[in-house]
Amino acid sequence: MEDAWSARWEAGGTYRFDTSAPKERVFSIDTPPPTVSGSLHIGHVLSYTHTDVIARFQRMSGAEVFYPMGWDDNGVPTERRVQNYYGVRCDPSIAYDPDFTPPERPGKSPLPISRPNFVELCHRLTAEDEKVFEHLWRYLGLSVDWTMTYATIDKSAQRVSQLAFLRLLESRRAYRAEAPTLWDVDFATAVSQAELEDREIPGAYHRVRFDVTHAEGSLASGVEIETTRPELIGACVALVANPKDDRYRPLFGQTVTTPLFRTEVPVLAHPLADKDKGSGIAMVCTFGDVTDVIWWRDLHLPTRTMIGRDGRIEAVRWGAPGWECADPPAAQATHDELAGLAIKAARSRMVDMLRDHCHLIGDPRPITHAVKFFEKGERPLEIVSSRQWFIKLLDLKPRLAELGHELNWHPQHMEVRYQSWVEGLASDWNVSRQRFFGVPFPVWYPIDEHGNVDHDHPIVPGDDALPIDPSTDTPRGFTENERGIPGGFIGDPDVMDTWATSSLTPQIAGRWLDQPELFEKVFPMDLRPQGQDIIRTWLFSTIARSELEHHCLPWRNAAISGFVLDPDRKKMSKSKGNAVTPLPLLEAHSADAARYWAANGRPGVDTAVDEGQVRVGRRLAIKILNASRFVLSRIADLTSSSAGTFDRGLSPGSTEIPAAIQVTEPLDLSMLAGLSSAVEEATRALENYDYTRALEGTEAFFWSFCDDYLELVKARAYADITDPSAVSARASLSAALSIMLRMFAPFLPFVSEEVWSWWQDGSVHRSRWPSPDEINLLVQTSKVQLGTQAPVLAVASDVLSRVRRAKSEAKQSMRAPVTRAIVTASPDRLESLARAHGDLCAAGVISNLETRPGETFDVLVELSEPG
RNA sequence: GGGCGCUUAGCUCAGUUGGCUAGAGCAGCUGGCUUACAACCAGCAGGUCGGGGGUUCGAGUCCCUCAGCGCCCA
Repeated sequence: MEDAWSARWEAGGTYRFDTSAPKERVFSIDTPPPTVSGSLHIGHVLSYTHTDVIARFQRMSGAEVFYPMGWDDNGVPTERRVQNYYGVRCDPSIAYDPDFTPPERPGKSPLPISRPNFVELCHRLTAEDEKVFEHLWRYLGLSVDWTMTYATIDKSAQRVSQLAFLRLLESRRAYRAEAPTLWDVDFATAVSQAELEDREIPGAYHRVRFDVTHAEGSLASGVEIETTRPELIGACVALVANPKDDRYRPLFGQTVTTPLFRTEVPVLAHPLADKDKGSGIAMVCTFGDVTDVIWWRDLHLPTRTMIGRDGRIEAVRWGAPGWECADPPAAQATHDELAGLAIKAARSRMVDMLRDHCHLIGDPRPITHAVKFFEKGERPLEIVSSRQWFIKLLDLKPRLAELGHELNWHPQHMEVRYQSWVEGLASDWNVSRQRFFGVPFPVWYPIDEHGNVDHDHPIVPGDDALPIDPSTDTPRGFTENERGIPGGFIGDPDVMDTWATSSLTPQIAGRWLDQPELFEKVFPMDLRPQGQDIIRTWLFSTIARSELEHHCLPWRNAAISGFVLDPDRKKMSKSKGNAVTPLPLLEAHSADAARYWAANGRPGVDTAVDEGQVRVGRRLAIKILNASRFVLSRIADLTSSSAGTFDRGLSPGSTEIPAAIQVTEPLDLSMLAGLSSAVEEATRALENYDYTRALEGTEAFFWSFCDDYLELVKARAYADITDPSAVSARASLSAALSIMLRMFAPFLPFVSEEVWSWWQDGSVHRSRWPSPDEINLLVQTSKVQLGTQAPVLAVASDVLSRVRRAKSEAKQSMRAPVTRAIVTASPDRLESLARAHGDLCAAGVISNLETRPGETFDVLVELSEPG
């Protein structure tokens, strides 16, 4: 069923966005582009189904839905996958080989290849991965317009990213600066604040004594600090203590001398120094952690960096400017012991040397402390000084907070995550990455006649030349053979952070540059659906970019989905090996069944994979097929044209119900009254993005429709069409089926379309979402207030249920005749019951139904003797 | 350390501004081939609403407090 209907929807353009629709009717969705090189997992089914339900509801409600699909393929995950898959490694110094073919299988050591060859492999592999994702999306029945697909690395996305960047450069929002940079030594790239995570790891406090340079009077001759990073003593530029700390107050303004290196550094006061941490006085190094950066900046300290980008201690010349000390040869000798060593080795060598020179007090004291990691990394981040591109954001914090407040969050409480992130912003956004598969910065730098690169006067291309790759394209006024030589130019080697590109998905998907008239229609978008884990990255950066470029929110609503948990309610992840692959589950139980499970996961709530729920969904779908088959067999003698009038969305002209089709029976009116409330409730819920409530209400109504109404109406449904009560039954069944199919359509698109196709023209997914008006129109000829009939079905069902219980307890068939039933109930209820007398007797096979007014509801059932 | 969310039947969860005897599905148990459906139907049973305190005529719901779980931020 999935493949057949997917093909028909595609052929029929069912979900095609109509670009001629007026802006007021457009509902636009900023779809999360999945990382195609990541694994498919069941979480995708969960969150993408949620969005699709909303999209389908909006489409049926008359909106023209802009629902594109994107692929996020640039960045580290793809590079890693290509490296492992083909067994290659990118080496930018190698020249392009046009005849390159990757090895059949990865060799023992990675094969170095040129950057263009590497990028080609990235494209080749992501193209394969995209197919797998697209197949799943189509199988799942996402109502995406597949003509509106984009990839975050495609030419159009590059053009958007590069132009947006150039505009920021022009307005001085983007700047390039030599600054302390969070650095992952394994990935060999800068990392932004948003990509950090804290991890508790073991470390040790080393108590180290510094000498006071000019000890006099009552001042102690030495001061002891505690540090977890003794290997950085050479990079120490100051000691800091809290200004309120009386122990160290006398030292403020004095200088101390670092052990072994004998460098004179000041003792300063800063409120961030914690009296209770270690000895209460800390060593400031350039740079050991992010607090060092703050101290360095606030206290205007000099820079003495000694960790290289490879994570090893760099060689330095002690005694040279910036490296002054009391005894340069001795300092040099100490440093030479460390130079070239990796952090851990350097640390233990340093500890030995400190101990040898009696600067280490006691043994290192093991502790566990929080250390910053790149979220994808395996070793603690280092902070190196390097030249990077930044986007200035810190001055926008109040405005960004305000925008977050203007956004409608679903659920609302997710906003605090955004706000606390904005409040905590401590640095501008570092957007450059020293990687290969990403959008290049569209700038070159001139090289002066001495061969020095002039970073302060970048050369930029014209807007119409974009996208460009500065490593292969030549700036205007230069020729390619001037690349890299004095008097020539050099391209910026970096690529943009993946979030720097994906923060522009509204502009990319909406074709900001290629189709400005389309963009005008879809932007700002209506909905951003996304995971809670990327609020501080994707959601935040998209708002920031929209503010910088358009000075408004990029969307009106953000729907934040929860995590998917494994059946034991543990968070699902590849590394734990508990990830569930979606396709087999879908194939086993049907896409509708999987969607049913997904739609039962409420907005923002973590949801466990529950095969039982999937099976319930399958049962519901089958029930819909069966009940529809029954209804259609009963209404066959209504003319097909009359039946069609129940869907006014398909034939907008038919605002009148043919006189021949009249709903007159109280039971039918009562069922329609219930249906009317169900429609109202589902509509309200879906308008508020509460798809789960809408599904629950629809499902509950449908189930009681099957259990009670269908049984009660059966006799009249089989009666001859010449009887008005039989017409009433058929008209009601027909209307109810039409409406319920449309209510299920956003959730179970395949089964509802299948049934729809048996008796209606066109797609149910382009039909009109039902409204109470539709039901009012149907019953208006009966001249009865629907509300007054509401209790009839409820009372009849209650009595029928008691009759069934009696039969069940007597272990008799439901067809067993009831010789006499006596109902005790309030006069009101008895009055309602009287109006369903015939239906109830027929359904319960009751030959004699008596009623008695009374306080408490009761039904006395007399069965004939079995046998 | 600060914040957000959760805690209701064996399991998964509803329960709206406080208001009928706290609901549903699944699992369980007992029956039934009934002219849409045995891939089904009917019925039954199952709860001290995490603990404690308070407000109220009335608290699963509001307030305080404690505990456990999950997440976010530092």
